[in-house]
Amino acid sequence: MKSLTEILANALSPTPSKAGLEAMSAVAVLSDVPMDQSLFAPGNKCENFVLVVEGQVRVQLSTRSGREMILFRLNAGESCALTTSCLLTDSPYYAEGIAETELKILTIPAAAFRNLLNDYPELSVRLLDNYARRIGELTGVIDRLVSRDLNQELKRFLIEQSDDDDVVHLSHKKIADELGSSREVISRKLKALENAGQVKLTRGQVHILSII
Amino acid sequence: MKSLTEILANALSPTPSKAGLEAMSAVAVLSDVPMDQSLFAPGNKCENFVLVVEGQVRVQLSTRSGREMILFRLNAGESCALTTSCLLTDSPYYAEGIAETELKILTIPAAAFRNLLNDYPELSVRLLDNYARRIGELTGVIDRLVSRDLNQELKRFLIEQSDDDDVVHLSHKKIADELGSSREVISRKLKALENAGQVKLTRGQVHILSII
DNA sequence: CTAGAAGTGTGACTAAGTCACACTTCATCT
DNA sequence: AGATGAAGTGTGACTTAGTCACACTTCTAG
Repeated sequence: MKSLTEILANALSPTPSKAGLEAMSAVAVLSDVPMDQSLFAPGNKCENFVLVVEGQVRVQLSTRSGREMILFRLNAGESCALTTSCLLTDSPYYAEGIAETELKILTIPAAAFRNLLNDYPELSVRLLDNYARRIGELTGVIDRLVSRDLNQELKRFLIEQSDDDDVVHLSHKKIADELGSSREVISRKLKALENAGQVKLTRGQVHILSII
Repeated sequence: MKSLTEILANALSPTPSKAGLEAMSAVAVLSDVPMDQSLFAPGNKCENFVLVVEGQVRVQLSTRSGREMILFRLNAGESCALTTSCLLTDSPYYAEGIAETELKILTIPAAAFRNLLNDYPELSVRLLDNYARRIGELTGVIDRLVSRDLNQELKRFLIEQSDDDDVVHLSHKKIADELGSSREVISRKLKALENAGQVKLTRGQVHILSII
């Protein structure tokens, strides 16, 4: 079993100073999270800095009507930009974070984290890099939303998600969530593709038949 | 006239180390930008870190059909998160930055900026704070886009923008841009409000008559 | 006083989201 | 095997927003 310091050194490259690393691991707590558990929800106060050590987290918004909009995903070694944002601006979460797999996460209490950043500014370089990527992703989401061609997006998504046998193993609802659309709309579009002979639909599966 | 170091110290609080400040001002260039000039456009490579010293910058996306979506605005003392993002991930701009007023800006060549961050990590703390805010703003934009109630947004916007005489001095097109909608849609909604007796429309102005 | 630019009005159409409800498939419990 | 509830799917009817096309109006500069 790796020590906290080792895990941190691994996750935070370029590696910060030894002193910073040790100060960090002194206040960090490693814990397990079961799949599908919510890590944070809109309105929650942000109590901890979170770093994903193992697994994947999905960060999403939802509308009253049950539509979901996925903002981005966090993978091993990544911290949640939203968490850091809420921490630093002291505002509540406005999105939801859900464990897509079992997780190992590392948490640092908000106050301790603020002190760390103060005392060891080099820690922020790594966060900055992470932010840079998220900003790009969020802008991409906005771009897709404002000039939406759902047919194109759907086709691209199906191809991207299809396995070696050209089958996509996702329910219409899941597909709708990934594209930020609604189940009915996706059902209709898929049905139209089926009628055009381009896909074959079975429960929980979309079989791609021809170039779509 | 203030020196570069003073301007920087002023813009970057909490102030970084003296050494960092001096290294920064050694490579920084101060320049003027006329109103309405584009600072960067989609596809451009990011050549410089940019800090707004005076004035305001509007950062927006546009669709083929001429619709605009404003992402956020930069004010004096703020650096452009998009610029830093593009710089750090070495990707082209995907949005446009436009001077909404005359500007004084401070630029640092990309390579020099990367070196600075490396050598003086404490500089990144201030950027981090800026990022944190942008992330919040971008998420807000997405939130508004996915659960859009344009009537509500329009009314809120009109009230917010009205002067002491309850008049909004903006063309329908400008209003549409602020709300990420299209001119025709806004024209129609305004006309509906006028028919309901809630506003009075004249060229370039919306006069709010009653509680809307 | 006139041409062009900027602003506005409106009909016709399309894409997407919402609401309501029926039907089908699957897992599992007894 | 049969019952039952949950998850997944199909579809009509409707609403909102965006797009396209084009006419009309107001303003401004020469």
